[in-house]
Amino acid sequence: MALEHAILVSLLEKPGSGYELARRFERSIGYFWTATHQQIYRVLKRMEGDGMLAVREVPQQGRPDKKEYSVAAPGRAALSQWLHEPVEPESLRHDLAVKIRGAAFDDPAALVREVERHRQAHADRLAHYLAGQVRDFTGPEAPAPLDAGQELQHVVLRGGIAYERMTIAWLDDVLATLHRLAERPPHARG
Amino acid sequence: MALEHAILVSLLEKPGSGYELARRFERSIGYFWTATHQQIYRVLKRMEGDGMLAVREVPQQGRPDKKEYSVAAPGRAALSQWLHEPVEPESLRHDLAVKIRGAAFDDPAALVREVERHRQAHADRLAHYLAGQVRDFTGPEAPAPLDAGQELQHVVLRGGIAYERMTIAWLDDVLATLHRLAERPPHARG
DNA sequence: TCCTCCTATGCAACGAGTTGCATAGGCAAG
DNA sequence: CTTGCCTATGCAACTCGTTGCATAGGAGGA
Repeated sequence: MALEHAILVSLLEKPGSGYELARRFERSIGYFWTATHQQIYRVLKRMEGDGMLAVREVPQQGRPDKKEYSVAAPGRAALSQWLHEPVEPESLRHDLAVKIRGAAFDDPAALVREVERHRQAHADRLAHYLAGQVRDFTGPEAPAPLDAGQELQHVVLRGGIAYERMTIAWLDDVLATLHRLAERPPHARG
Repeated sequence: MALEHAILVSLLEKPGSGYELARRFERSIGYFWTATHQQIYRVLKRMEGDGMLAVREVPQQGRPDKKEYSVAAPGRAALSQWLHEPVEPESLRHDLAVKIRGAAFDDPAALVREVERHRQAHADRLAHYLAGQVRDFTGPEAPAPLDAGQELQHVVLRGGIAYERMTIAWLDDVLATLHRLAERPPHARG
């Protein structure tokens, strides 16, 4: 399971509380692995019990105290072992593709709005990634030269950017197809 | 949950047994939604109990009898309703990206083989999709003109093709980055 | 003959992921 | 002063997904 490993990587990059991890999983790490706070708290507790993580109670002012987690030696070893094992190339899980095929048994034109909504969401994500790229890697505020960790974070971000661009282009293809089908004379429809 | 809906779409395209569905989920529908036979049998049973599907025992010769499922009226209504509801744009779940970021705390060069393996898997899938595209949609054996259902299947397949091409290009980027890091003098490493 | 693979269906156990809810102090807007 | 949002942690119930195993007849090769 990769949630444990994603947490190890994130805590090696910077120790933090369950709450902070949950926020990182809404951006950064979350670009390619999502998790809710409930899931994170549960796994943190288990990993602490397994000795993979160390905890430190941090009192705070004006806000609740937090438990700051960091990676212990066994956690680092577990991550290292996983890095040296092969993982399966993952498959897509794409609701929208199911809907598109399902539209053949319903009204294809009714999908246009839904597809446009998805296109907008992906365009927003792309803009967000591009801003992050300038801020952290290519802009004047970015460190230069980048260290190995930053180079690796950058190449992952480039993957996210490529994914969003590809998806937007495909959704345009989908929209063009839906419009073409809508303009067909009824006798030519499936 | 989209497995139910993927099953409805697949059974509308063509009725079949749990076993046949499982095979379709290894290709076709499975390009963008995966499921094992255990999962499929369990969901088929539940959907039958809910009245979404009709079953017919089909005796066979030289092989075990099968239960052929087809979509009943309530199933069709449930699919239609889902098609008219918005779904969330999905997020990626990418083990390999977690590994790449984790490599900063291990040996980046050790990842090269793993990335090459993934590249090969994606190249194989791409070749498979392209062959299917020629066979079913663009080649001399393909029906012409395509009906609406086939047009929609084709645009979904084009999405799969675009995804694999993008992924291969990104993995080449990853490999180039890993090689660049390996050639750095040690003092410049993170 | 034995071994393996293919069709075909299924149970049991577990781990992963989602949804809803609860607590509790501080802060800011109306 | 109440309403709602932010930080911070967590439980409970449920569904989804994976893994291992079981059954059983037929086909084909060593």
